[in-house]
Amino acid sequence: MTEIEPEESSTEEKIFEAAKDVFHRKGFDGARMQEIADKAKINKSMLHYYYRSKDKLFEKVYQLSLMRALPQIVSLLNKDLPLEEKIREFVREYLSVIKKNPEIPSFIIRELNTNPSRIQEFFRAQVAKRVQPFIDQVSEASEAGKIKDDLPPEQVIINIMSLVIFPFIGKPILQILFNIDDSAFDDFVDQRLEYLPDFVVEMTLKSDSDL
Amino acid sequence: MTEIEPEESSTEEKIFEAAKDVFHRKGFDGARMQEIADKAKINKSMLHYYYRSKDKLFEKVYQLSLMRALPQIVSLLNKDLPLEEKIREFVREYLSVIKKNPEIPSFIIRELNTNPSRIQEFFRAQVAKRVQPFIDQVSEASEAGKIKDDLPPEQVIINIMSLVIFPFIGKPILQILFNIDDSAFDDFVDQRLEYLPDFVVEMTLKSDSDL
DNA sequence: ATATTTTTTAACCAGATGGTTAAACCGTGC
DNA sequence: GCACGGTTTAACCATCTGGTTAAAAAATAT
Repeated sequence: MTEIEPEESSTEEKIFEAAKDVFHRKGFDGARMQEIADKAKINKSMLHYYYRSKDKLFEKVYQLSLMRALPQIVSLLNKDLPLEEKIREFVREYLSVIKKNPEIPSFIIRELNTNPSRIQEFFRAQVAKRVQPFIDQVSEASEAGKIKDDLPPEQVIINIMSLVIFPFIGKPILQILFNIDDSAFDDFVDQRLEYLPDFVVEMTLKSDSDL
Repeated sequence: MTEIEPEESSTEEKIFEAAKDVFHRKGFDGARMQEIADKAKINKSMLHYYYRSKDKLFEKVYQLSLMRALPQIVSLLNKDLPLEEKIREFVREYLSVIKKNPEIPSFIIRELNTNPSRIQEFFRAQVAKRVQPFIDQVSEASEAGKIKDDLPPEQVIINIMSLVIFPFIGKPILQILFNIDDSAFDDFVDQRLEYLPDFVVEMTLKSDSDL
């Protein structure tokens, strides 16, 4: 077997990149194998040669989308940091990572809502257990009375996720309501990167004056 | 013309209800005309008899989904109320309305992300202009220095929308992370209904001590 | 009762879609 | 040169999909 893949992307890679793009934009149901083939400039048969079926190809894309986005973020949640720092870092990290792949949140959530069975299990196995330490830490803080309004962990965590994730999902709404183009949206995200980490901490944890 | 429709729903209504259900769950691309027909227990030809095409049927469903959900909420945004009250009422109203139709946010956002062209225009025409007064009011408050951290209006409004809308979109994630079933999710929403209105106001506007 | 209009059914259709196959192509080692 | 492995192509296939049609059945009017 002769290996050594040089710079130029192989057919397999071209397919994968095209598939990623199409699946991200159209979702599983809306994606067409022919469109992926066209975009990769290869014969449709190659799709099945390298990835046996649409499902299999989708699975690869989905896994990598999750894996490319989440490890950095999630590894952070397992570190031994005080909650306040962890929240701040999480917000910062999430925004930074997703800024480079802004389609990922819509993609993941669309599929999770539209066709849960195909991906639920993978999500459960790969994400859920890694987030658990963070949930535990919030639970402790909650029991110790350190959370604003004494909210339970689910509420705290959903609030954080909402502020961090939603803007990417709601981008089209944002663009309609405020007449902003893609580059203005980037500025919008940069702005969030500046204020949101502290903002979320302040919103979540009791301040000194509350004690 | 003899009218008086009794309890039993007409074919047209049965189709519409079935279509609503299927489109909400699967999205436009994932929905099948045959599935809608089966669910409505009528012949597939009836779909085309009453609504000429899949697109037309979808449009009706989409319009009604938006219209059923939004008028109450949006009319509130045009009232002559102090910003603080308006935010409080908006949060309350949104949660109450969507609680009864929890699939609507995912549905609207999925289509807005997946196939913008089909609905963007309608959304722009029906929603954007009605929200404008609220945006203006926030802008004024922002200029008057009444907004926490002196955030610009886009940031303020997206933050509010995030906290209100995201939990419904992220329901599957929530269910995986916290192992909760549908009824526990309802409790979760009820809990939000209790604390979120005040919470959002406090997060958005400067408190007396900040002045 | 009969004519007319509306609603429903079943059979059908053209095009799209995911997938298969068999042959051609190409690089490498002999 | 030739054989051999992996790679690529074009033609093809079965099924699904949205949509049509013509005739039957029901309802309505005369």
